[in-house]
Amino acid sequence: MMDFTKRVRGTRDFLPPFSVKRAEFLRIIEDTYREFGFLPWDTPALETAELLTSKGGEEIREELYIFKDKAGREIGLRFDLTLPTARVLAENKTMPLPIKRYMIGKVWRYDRPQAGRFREFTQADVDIFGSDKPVADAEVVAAPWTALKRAGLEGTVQVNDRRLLDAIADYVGLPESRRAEFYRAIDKWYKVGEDGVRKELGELGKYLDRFLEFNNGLDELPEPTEDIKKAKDCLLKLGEYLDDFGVIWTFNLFIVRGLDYYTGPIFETFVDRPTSILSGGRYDKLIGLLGGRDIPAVGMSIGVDRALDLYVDSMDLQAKEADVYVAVIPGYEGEAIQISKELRAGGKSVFMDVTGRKLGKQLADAERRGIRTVVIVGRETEKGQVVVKSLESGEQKTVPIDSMITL
RNA sequence: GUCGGGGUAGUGUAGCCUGGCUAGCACACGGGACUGUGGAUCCCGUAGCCCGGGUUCAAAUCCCGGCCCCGACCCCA
Repeated sequence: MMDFTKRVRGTRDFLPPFSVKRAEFLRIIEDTYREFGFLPWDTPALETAELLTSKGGEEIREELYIFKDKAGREIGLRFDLTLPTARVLAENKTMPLPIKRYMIGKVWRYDRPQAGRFREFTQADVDIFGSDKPVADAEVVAAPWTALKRAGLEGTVQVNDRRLLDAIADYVGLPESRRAEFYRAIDKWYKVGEDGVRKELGELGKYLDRFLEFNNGLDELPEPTEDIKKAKDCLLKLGEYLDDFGVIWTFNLFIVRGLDYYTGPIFETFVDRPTSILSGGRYDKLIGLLGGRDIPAVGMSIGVDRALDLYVDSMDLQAKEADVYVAVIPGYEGEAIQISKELRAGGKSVFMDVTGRKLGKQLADAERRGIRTVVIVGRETEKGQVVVKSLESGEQKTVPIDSMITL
């Protein structure tokens, strides 16, 4: 016997009431992005394996969904929204700059699933193309940060800069060949603390000591070299703008992020757990590497499913299925349709009963769905009236159809 | 890729160590008591031992193998 109820590993079904909250969250994000002047883009879920593997080594294939199509072409599912977008910009060489775009979509990674980590998940990106100014960095942080705040999640953005890391690495003599290893280790600071990082670093710990000389806050950061001073000034400027936007942020020398894209400021956002729900950075070289013009770019991405997985209970999201429940007495279906139509025209979302079950069942159904206002459509319609009942107070009155919208 | 913990109705669980009633309970779901008034109560109903093999008179229970889930590490563009 086949089991047709199996799901693909690491994927999820979204059902009410969770799916209602999820939709609400996505709506808040999208509205906020639009308010900041970002425009919607969409690109295919499928991309060529060539593109997907263009950054990072062969081992990156282990993290991807890649397969051959019927013609033998190697294709795969996108693992983020940045690379496909960069592909579009590399391909369309005359798009008017700057571009502020957002994209909300599913991405896939062949990771081992665990808490806050899935094989199919949703990201909500904003990116600005065509500006290398700190004000662009700040805005691209502010839009998603504000969206999270509106959803009830006030995070702290940890800010760092790749150029600062590299400038300090140059200054303290950290060999190029050991940098990836070193950065990967210090990136875990937030999670495992200094002791954990030191343990992983081993003999590289001596460089950590040198890095710690630069860890006394951004204002007091020493400037022994010109590169360090430049990176610092850039971060100070960025910080000012973040303050102007009202973003809560802090400088953190031990934020690194992935090693393949980023060339400037980098961001991770935490609420009260060591798992980032909003991250990104500046990647000025990517589009050029894909064959386009060199276009400066900076982007951020909300980990939508991760944020919901970790925080849905403390978020400020509506779970109500509709504004009004239309209960229908058998025989009055036509009237109920008309009345539902009017309610919708008045801006209400309407759940109309379609089962013809008895009234008691319909009221219980409304209750269960979290809908607190019921319009009962029955014999009163013959006098142009309906019964409007509040499930909250239990009160009800018979009113003319025209005036029901105000209730 | 490495390591741990688990799989009993839709969900959560009891039973397992110490094999043996018809596998119990709660919630949820459907129907009824109540033929036009919800949340309470009562009654009825649907529905389960992950798969395969072994031991035994007898396996949810013990043994072996497999599959799957959860979590941690690695990695996370």
